[in-house]
Amino acid sequence: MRITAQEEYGLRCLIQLARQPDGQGLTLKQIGEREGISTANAGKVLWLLSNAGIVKSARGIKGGYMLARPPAQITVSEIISVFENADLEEHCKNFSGIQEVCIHNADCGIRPVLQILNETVRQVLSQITLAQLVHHECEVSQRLFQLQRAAPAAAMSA
Amino acid sequence: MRITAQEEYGLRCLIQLARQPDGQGLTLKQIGEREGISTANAGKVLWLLSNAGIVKSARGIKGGYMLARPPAQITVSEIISVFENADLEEHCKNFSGIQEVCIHNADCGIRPVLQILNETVRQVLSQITLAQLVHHECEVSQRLFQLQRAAPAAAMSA
DNA sequence: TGAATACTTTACTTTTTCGTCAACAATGTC
DNA sequence: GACATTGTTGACGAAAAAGTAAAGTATTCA
Repeated sequence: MRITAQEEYGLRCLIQLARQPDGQGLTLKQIGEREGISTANAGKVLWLLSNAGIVKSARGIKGGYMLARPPAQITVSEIISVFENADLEEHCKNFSGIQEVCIHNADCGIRPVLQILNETVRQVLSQITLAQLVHHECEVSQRLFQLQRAAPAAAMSA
Repeated sequence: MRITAQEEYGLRCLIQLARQPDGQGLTLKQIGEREGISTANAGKVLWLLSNAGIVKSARGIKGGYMLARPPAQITVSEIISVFENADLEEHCKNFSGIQEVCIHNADCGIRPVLQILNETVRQVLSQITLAQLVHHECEVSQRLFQLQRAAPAAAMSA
């Protein structure tokens, strides 16, 4: 169970944008510098986020990237899902081993586990917005703990 | 956010072992056949599980693998952790971009998110044992849903 | 209108992960 | 004790992910 590089960098770039004063954006170069990644790589990540409608871009000399919505309206769940292949069928196509299709295609004891896992993760991350992540670590930590305690993840109730 | 190949295959191989009658094991060849993966690959996975003390192995002509404990005493959480690098510091070492160390090493808004995520996932998966996964998919699904509803993941209470 | 800036898009290179192979070591059987 | 069987281990090759490069397109400003 791991976070991919794109997910990590995507989240970080968005936090940078969320820290900007209202109406001000950042260029790829600036984002790259602030996150310690190359401009090219930042470009790739932001392009995906742009396609997903999470950021909007402007070309030209006054161009750059801005959040498409206020940070409080962008959830971490939404961000992560931009980069992932959340489809369960897709999962079963991989992991087919040396067979053409997964040997458990018809009846799989693991699929329910993955379902619960996906639901749980989605549920937890959908409660966390970008706005909550722009502060210092200790503060973010405190707030998230509170959030988590107030609304425990009853993932499967949906 | 993804499950790695080793985690998937590890889980599947263990379910096969859990389905065996008490006291009977399976050889690598048998496990590979039943899971549609190569013997070599099964060998690698089972070796890791053996190191972790989840299965025990026997060489020679009567050899093979067996669960080291009853299936009801082996949690999915424990299995997954065999294959993953659950350390948060390790996470920060990767994702350092073009820098030597991550630019947010001292103060990172993402770390709390990962903490909560890890805790939650661990908590959910620690409630699921191998014994619950040996049945048919629909049955497994039903039981896990019940479990989840009965004990929602109040992950951060620990 | 032309030059500078900055995003866009595709192709390529590098790195990491995954899977395989082959030689080795241990166990049981005849 | 020789042989067949089975797990162990490390090295290698293939596949996927990550990151880079470069050519292209849109925008602004002089």
